[in-house]
Amino acid sequence: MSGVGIKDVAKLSGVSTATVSHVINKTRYVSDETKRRVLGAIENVGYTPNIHARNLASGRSRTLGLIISDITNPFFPDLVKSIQERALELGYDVIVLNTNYEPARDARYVQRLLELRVRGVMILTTEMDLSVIERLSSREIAVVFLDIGKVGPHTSNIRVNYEKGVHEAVEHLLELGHRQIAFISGPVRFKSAQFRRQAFLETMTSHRASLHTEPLILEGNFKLESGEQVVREMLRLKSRPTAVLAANDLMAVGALRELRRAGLQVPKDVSVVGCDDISLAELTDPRLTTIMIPRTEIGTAAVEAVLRTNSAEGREIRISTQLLVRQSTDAARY
Amino acid sequence: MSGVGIKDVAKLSGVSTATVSHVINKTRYVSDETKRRVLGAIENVGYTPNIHARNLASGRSRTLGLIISDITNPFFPDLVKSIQERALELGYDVIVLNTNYEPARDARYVQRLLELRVRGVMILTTEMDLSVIERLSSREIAVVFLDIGKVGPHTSNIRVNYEKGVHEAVEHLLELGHRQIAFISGPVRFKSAQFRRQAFLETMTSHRASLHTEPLILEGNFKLESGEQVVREMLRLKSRPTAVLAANDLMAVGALRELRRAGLQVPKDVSVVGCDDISLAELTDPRLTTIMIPRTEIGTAAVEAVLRTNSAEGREIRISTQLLVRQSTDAARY
DNA sequence: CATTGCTCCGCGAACGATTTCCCATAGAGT
DNA sequence: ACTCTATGGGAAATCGTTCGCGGAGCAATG
Repeated sequence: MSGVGIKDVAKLSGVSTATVSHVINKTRYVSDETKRRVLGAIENVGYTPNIHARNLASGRSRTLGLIISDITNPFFPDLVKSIQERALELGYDVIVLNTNYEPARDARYVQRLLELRVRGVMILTTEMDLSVIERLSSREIAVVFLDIGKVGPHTSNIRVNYEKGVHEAVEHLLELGHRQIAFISGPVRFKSAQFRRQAFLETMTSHRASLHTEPLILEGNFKLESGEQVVREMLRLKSRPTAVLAANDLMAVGALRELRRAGLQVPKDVSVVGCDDISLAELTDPRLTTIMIPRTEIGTAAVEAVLRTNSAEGREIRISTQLLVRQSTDAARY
Repeated sequence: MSGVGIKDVAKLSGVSTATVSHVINKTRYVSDETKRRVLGAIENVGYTPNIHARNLASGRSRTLGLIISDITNPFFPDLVKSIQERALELGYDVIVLNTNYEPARDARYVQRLLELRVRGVMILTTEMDLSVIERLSSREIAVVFLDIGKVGPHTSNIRVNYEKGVHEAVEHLLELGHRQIAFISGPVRFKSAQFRRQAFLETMTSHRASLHTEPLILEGNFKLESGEQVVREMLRLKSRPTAVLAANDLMAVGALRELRRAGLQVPKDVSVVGCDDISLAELTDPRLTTIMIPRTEIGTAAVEAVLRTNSAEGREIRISTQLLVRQSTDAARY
């Protein structure tokens, strides 16, 4: 198609194709003089290496697969961005695939990635048919998960340490005098929802002494509306919590809205804490106090992990979280 | 690497590799019986075609390039999503590249896409060094732009028809009794900003009769803060506009906040209209009236255009916009 | 002078498909 | 009986690289 290949370069610079290849890839010593000539010829004929031929011949590829559930979910763009950034730095291309929360797509996508002979796959979605993974690791392709937990041959896992952030959040609320804290959980079928809920429960029990009651847990579905709905229920309770900790920012924003709608002021009457630190969290009024999940760091770690996970055993990478105090939390009011 | 190739399939099913290839690609008639055997064998040995070999041999590729400025910009995720969706339906993969507003990256990215022998490239960023495009079209690679306007051999353009939406917005405001409408423009160096501004000016002049004054145009930079800043200036004017039309939603949201901060109520005291219809526009209080740009449609159109733009001359595709009336506009108050 | 060790580079066989010819068989038309 | 056309399928060239082997030239060593 493009017509010009390594052969043309070789001919023009009076060397063999092998030498040209080696100059391009710096894969063995070539005298400066020759190198110059080759580089010149490349420039001259407007040569562009053919990646497909390269991959075919070398058996490797410099492409990574990235499977996420939905780029439209505000959690992902940052993640995708940092992943691409890091991958590009390391000379890799990334193919991004949205499952759109339809597990049925997994199989097709994986097949596709297999055909592309990707070097590794990052699976950053909460639900994934584990049998599909089989196909990858049986072909010795590195896999990195986020919060799924499975670690084994060719598969690593990034484990977000929610405990720290949640702990900080609860402490923060306790210091502000809150004694009744409600937790809005995500659907328990998600690992990440479980982790967050668990972290909350543990922190609460460790503070049992200073608390009035059993921890209150309400279940949402990670969407904004469910935050509203859950808060509506909560407000019907006889003894209302004075603080709400939501498992993600979207639900926290929903809580914010519903509280305002009910005539309550945040943070004067009720304090609200979110989780994720999506950009929306800074745009609310009041600005949302939230547990930040370092997405950029996760992205970088994911790329590095997938490239490091060769034939060896996978490993578990831990990423910490941190409370970001903004304006939606204040002293409890009695 | 993966070990099993077309040869194994051929052997197992007792036919030649040619036939296997033809079965897979449906590229010539094969008897049902043979087809069955081949398909069975493929299943049996767990064969996965090697895309690189395929591309090398056929000279084509089923990959598209997508260059955007920043996936983190709320305008893009929907676009990327619909592009990937459509591309996948048509059997293409997409490589997404963020320029991060650094034009310096363009050259590297284009080189990369060239090496990948992509079938076409969609450039959905506002700034792009046109010389870089040269390299693509000189290699006969289809290019599709968004709002850049250049159409030529191998390059098409998607032109968003801002006029319609802007027209509707202005009419809407006029009907509500507004006679002083301010426009918050984007930086004029962006084509898309120019188009929007132009559309505003034209609509306003066509209504000159019913208006008190010359149209007021303020310049922002498309970011939220600039919306706030510009409104702050605006409020110092002796004769304050009663309505604001912003060139994008982010600035409109900024306007919303600044107005509230100044003690003005939207829409009672001032009406605000945005442009884009990003998801944030539905989360504001009041929900933002805005000019919707059909991003999903643009994505689909982009993919189809880039695939249709072969050796022929490119074409211009027009996409319309539409006013979405929500809660941030109301009758003018005197 | 033979041997060894560098440095520098060419030859040609893969890599795993696609694709262009070409061949065989069978039924139909004359 | 003979040529034609359709139908079904094979052999081998080809795509543009990578890479293992091997080899030539030359200086240093013993």
